[in-house]
Amino acid sequence: MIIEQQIKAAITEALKQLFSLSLDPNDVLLQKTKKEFKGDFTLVVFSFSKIDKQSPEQTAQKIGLHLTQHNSNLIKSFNVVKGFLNLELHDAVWLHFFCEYAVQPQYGIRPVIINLPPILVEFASPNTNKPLHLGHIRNILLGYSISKIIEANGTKVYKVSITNDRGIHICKSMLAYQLFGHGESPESCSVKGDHLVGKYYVIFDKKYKEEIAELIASGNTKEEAEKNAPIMLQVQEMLRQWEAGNAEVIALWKTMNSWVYQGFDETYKSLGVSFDKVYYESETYLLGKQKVEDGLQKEVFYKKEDNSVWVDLTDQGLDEKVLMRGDGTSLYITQDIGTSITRHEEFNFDKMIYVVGNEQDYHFKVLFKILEKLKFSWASGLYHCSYGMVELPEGKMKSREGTVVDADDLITEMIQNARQTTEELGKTEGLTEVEKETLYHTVGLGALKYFLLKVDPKKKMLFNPKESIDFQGNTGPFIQYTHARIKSILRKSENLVRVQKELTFSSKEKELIRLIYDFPQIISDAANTYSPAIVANYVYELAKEFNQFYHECPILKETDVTIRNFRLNLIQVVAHVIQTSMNLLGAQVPERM
RNA sequence: GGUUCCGUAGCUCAGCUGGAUAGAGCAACUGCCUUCUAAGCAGUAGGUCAUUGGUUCGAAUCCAAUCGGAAUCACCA
Repeated sequence: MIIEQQIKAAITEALKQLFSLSLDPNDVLLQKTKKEFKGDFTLVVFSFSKIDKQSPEQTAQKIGLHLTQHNSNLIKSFNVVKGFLNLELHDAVWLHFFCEYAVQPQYGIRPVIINLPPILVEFASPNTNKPLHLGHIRNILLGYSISKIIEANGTKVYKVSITNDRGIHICKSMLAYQLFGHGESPESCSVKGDHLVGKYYVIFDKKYKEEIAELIASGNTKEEAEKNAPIMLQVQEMLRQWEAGNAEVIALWKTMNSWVYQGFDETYKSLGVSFDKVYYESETYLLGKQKVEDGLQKEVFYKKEDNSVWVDLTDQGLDEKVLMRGDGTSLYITQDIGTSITRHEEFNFDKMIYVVGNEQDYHFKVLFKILEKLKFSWASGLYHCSYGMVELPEGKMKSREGTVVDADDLITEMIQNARQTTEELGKTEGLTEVEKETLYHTVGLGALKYFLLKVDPKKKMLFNPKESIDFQGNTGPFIQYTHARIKSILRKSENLVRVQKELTFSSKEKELIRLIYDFPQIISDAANTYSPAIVANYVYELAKEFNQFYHECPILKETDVTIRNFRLNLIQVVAHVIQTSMNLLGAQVPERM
């Protein structure tokens, strides 16, 4: 940023003097010079050559000459290829940047401005009737990483989640447990709580299907069978009992939910994520209903003959949407209205970002329009961060059909793979048992997190369970390994001395500094586009560049003390940027591996 | 059917606010460990950027149409 601003200012001045063109320096389009060409930054001059009424080459020559003459302390030389003016800076310019900015302990991270309203990021948002799967992992890692990135960009973030802990789907597990559970518990059968509850959700579905088949066999139509299956009638009755506050049902609900929460907490812990506040649908849905009633009073909404409440969004290019059933019970969207209002009251946020899959694009469009219609000024600060589904080779994951990749299983497998690879490579020497376990966890989870975060969130992604996630190439462990390599060198080196002397760079050193220079911009781009993938691709690039440098340039063996000292300083900054980037992805980096 | 999103190497993905010869990784093949960690580095091979047209000095990138795929349009969540 710093360097580009200087160049842009110089270019603006040159354009003014040469062509009497007054331009805001921020409007100057300056790009990094591609590797194949000589130079640091490139100005594309086609648009100026039109004003100049000369060929692009001639115009570029003219600007280049002017720039070098008037900014000899900044620009060393220039060259022209077609309409591209490549500017080469003095090494001293880069060295100055390095010594003044890059070596700072908080390089790239903007301090959080405390007085500004915060941003809320909602993610995870599970149902309490089944364990988490790979889709949730993508959601959770995205949400967590986006939170970190936004905060690194200078705004306070609160991570929040909504737990969908009520409704007919929750009752299904409860009923099946009541009927077939024989009082077993996570402790009695040594099963993680969320998996135990999930088991009964599956049992319900199986039983339900059996009953439907029986009813159809005895002459009912499919619709009749689905409606009148005894277990379905029972579960509907249970939901009514729940809403009526039946003590026995509530007690069972609380017990089973607490099992699930324990299970979720374990999974969150393995993933290394946490929340500032968790909301429960059972606590917010009533407020939602109340707000719908309010909207009805204000005639923002209307009632149909059957008493159901609707909103008309046809003027917005959307449809009519039902907000409350005829019997006064609430729907998914009712709860979301209530939750958003509660959150604004509590946090007075400036923006709230919902990290939710793209299958709910329509839902959020509708939700935001409704809140606008209710005249909440903060509604304009709501944003749906819509991400693509994780698909398996055979298509979408479906809980009921058992085609899901279980979160806990996958985490365990990743750690196991990390263990196996580490042992095969013989890298466990000198580590205590605890250090080994920590390393396997760091590497396994690093691979998983990087794998899921390196792709553009908006795009759907493919996961093939038969192919394990790589530890080589463009992967988390590759980046972690690069970090460990640097740390190993630094451990063996003498104490670092601040770089003072002037020196000239090798091309690899220069390339590393240029990449380090990009870091703050990367964070700000990632924050503005809600895309951890930008950080992931950047840190891969940096690690790759370091490894090339490592093979070309000796560090500890460099005999020139000035150069050795500079290289040590350089790789320390590289290690720090790698660590900071990986932390923004929610991943750790080991000291050795 | 309406709306939205997607289509880049055998596979998984970058690049997309228009810029130079379209990049990585995996898989395949070839080299490099008595030298700072080979989870690495160097190299070979692999492309009609879905198709057609338009805008432009310049299009993978913008626009239109077509083909192919996905999501959604529930008194489910």
